[in-house]
Amino acid sequence: MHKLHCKLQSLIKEKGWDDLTTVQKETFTPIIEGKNVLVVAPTGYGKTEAALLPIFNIMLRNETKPVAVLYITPLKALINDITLRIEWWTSKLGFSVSRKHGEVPQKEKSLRLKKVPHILVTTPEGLEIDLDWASKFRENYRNIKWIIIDEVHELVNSKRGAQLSVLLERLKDFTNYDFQRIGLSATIGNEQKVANLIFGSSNRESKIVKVEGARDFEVKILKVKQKEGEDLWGSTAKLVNQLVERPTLLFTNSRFSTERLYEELERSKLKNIFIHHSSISKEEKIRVENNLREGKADVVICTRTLELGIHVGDIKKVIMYRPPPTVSSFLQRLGRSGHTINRVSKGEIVCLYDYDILEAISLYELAKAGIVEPPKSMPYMDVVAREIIGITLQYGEINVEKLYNLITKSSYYKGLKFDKFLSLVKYMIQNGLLKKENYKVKIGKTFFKIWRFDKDNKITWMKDFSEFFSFISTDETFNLRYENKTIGEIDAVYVYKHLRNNDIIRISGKLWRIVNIDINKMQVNVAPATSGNGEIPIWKGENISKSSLITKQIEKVLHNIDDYLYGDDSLIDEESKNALNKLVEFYRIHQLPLPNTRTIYIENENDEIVYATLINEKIANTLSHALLYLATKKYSLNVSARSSIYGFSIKGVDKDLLQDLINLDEKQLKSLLIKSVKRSPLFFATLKEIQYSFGKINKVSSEDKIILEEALKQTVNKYFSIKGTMKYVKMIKEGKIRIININGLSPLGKAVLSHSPIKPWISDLSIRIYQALKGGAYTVEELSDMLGISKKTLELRLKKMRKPSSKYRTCNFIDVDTHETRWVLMEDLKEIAESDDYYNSFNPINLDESYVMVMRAYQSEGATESVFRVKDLVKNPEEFLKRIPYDEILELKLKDPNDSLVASISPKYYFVKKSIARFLVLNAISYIQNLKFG
DNA sequence: GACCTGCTGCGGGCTG
Repeated sequence: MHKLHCKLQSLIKEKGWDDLTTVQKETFTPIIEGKNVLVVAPTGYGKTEAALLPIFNIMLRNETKPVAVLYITPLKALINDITLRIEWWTSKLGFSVSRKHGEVPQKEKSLRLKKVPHILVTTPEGLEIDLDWASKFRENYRNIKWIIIDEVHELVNSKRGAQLSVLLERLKDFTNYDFQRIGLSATIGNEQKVANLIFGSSNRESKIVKVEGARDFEVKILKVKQKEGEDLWGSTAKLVNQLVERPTLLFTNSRFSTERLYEELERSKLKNIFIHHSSISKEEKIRVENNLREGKADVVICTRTLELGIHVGDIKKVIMYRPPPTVSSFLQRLGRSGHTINRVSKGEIVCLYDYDILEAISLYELAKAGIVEPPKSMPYMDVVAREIIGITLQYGEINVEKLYNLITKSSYYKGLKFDKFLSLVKYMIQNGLLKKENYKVKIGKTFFKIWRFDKDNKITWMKDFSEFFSFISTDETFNLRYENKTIGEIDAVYVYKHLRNNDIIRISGKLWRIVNIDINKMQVNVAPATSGNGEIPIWKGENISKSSLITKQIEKVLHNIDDYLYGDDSLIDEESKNALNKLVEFYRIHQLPLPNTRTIYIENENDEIVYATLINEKIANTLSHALLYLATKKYSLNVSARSSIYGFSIKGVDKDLLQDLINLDEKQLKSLLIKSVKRSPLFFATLKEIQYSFGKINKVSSEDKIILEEALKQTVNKYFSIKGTMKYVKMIKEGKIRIININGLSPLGKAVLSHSPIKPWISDLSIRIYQALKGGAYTVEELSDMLGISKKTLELRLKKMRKPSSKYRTCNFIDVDTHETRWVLMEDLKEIAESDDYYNSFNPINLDESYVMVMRAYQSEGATESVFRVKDLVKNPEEFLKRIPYDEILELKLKDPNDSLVASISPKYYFVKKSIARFLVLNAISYIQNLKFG
């Protein structure tokens, strides 16, 4: 080992450290030797110092010009934390450090120009700003010798990771120096891939330093026992109460559970309980963190916010309320306790349902075996587009080959073809985001249209200039409006997935009925409702997806279930054993194989067909969307579907639609899967998120191929699996996956039903009109307002929808009170006509009159006239029907041989179906009589 | 009952 500089040795003594940690020792030499190093170890193993000590060692022996070290970390809170930690060293070594993020006061930020720091701590976005925009400070970057990337596992899977990788290549080109790259990561699968992603085009030798430590932990899995007269929350709180050893971190998977558990625990004898999640104010979060560090907290109930980064002091125990969604998250949460290296992490998983126990055991086994989710990278094209802009901002003008060379140095974009890159640049020029001048590109006008410096009078699509530097999209929300007042906000994806007209929701204790959803104005109009079980739309539409490792592991756990039930290890408690015993018993009694990935159970419950099996969540999601697509296309719009790692389901059709999927050939299947993804709100949301990066301001049309293709790729990558689903269906076809019909509901089927259903979201105009009209009668003006579509377009479409060939047929009547034409769905006309709302429009005043009904047949030459008494029409509808010889009437109107006025004022109805003709005739009479006598 | 993350630089001119 290289010798530690004497100054560092004495500082280590001053710190009170006996020795360096294993990570610090193992990292020292490779860094001194100039290698790129990826350090993999749990939080709290001293990774920051592991990277910095050897760098200080070199800095002390050589003259170093600032900025020598760039320290990148994904969180502002971490920047603050780490800057203080580094300052302890630098102040004593004669170096300086400064930090830069959005909340650092302007005064502090501007200091770095006067006194350039040796070490700069910032975010990927901070580096983006400096390279693109900070023309003066940027010059100091030319001296950079080391880059440390902290929390690499957090970055690599996202657009931020792709962005950073391009930034590093830009920096390398700018400095003209192959600086040393050091990555610090929590436990992650496939370290080599992670290393490749961050080392990029560097020619240095590289080394991965991995410290196992994560495997020394104690885990106990417990199931909540629900006591009589107590709800699950109360029982959970009681159990948690028994488990707490101060200080305890109690992790949950939702902000809602955090609040709910707090409420329950507050009633217990526990004192000093705190809450920590993203909706808690910044000040409060800092207060909680301080209490935790100072040992003043008994329990902190938190979401993932406390999984990442910051130092929280000595934690005695970690309790996870319901299993976390990934092994990586499980390890991170667990690693929050027993920090000081030699102490073992202690954790407990509190389960609510039998499948929670299976997930918990699986997480434990995977973690013990050292199997963790691998990184997942993809070449996001919106990142490329923005980096092109960034580079152009940096240089003012630049030629396309140079741009291409810079970007494809990044490991994320190695495979990007020049053709594709060129068509992207052309498209950006076409949208005015770039302009071409003498074989070079410059910034175009559209850039300043989208990312604005002036903060006032912004149109909704305009963005603040600062947003240009970040790829974290703020969630879109719908305003909830009643009588021109905004009464709340709902996450857009939640609206797309779950809310439809006439649904009842509950906000701040009141019930509201959805009147309509205006996606152009991003408004949900509501009216007070008096009854119904309102759902509470508080959570974000995004769901946390479960690792596919868990699915496969559950299969293994079930295979060896007896070891868990009868073995003597103390992993799971008695209550859990009972629950698992019951689960297993169901299958044994019915002589069915235990749940596995090769058997699908088809089950039935309340008009819902459940396909229960152990399945990759993305495949389940793809299948459920495909079923929704088929169902809405062939049968009904009133359907919903669910998906999870326990299977999928469809409600509202009594056909086995999976069979329809299986019967398709490969090409048909693929095209159907793509169509169903494209119709999902997730695709829609992705489209909206990325379109501005390409300079597209208006609605994306079929000509914007680049955006459409990219949105599809990103949506699939995140939520679906086309290839996986193709393979899955093929396996069913080949009999490699068995299908078994069972009566009733299996435990697995119950698990499927415990996930909330999604409803189809339709962008097709006719279907949207259908959804808007459903249950009501509206004028073209009202509909135009509701849907944000021009009156002319709307009227044309409404007329077209009257025809028998239309799937969702409409018709119109005259509102006798206002003399306006109102449109309704043909299927709703009866109900509307019989309702009190339009009483005057369908109830003639004088029953003693007689009229002649004039009809022309649809699609034939026929025409008929028929005399009738109003009284007969009202009293004897059956008889009246017999007077209509056509199933479909092309034109329907009234006349009176004794009064020519009638023919001239009679409304005319087109494309009338026989079954509803009576109501329209009633409407015509009501209108005529209203004019005559009214 | 469904998570989390980030976000203008520079320098001129004014006030007390």
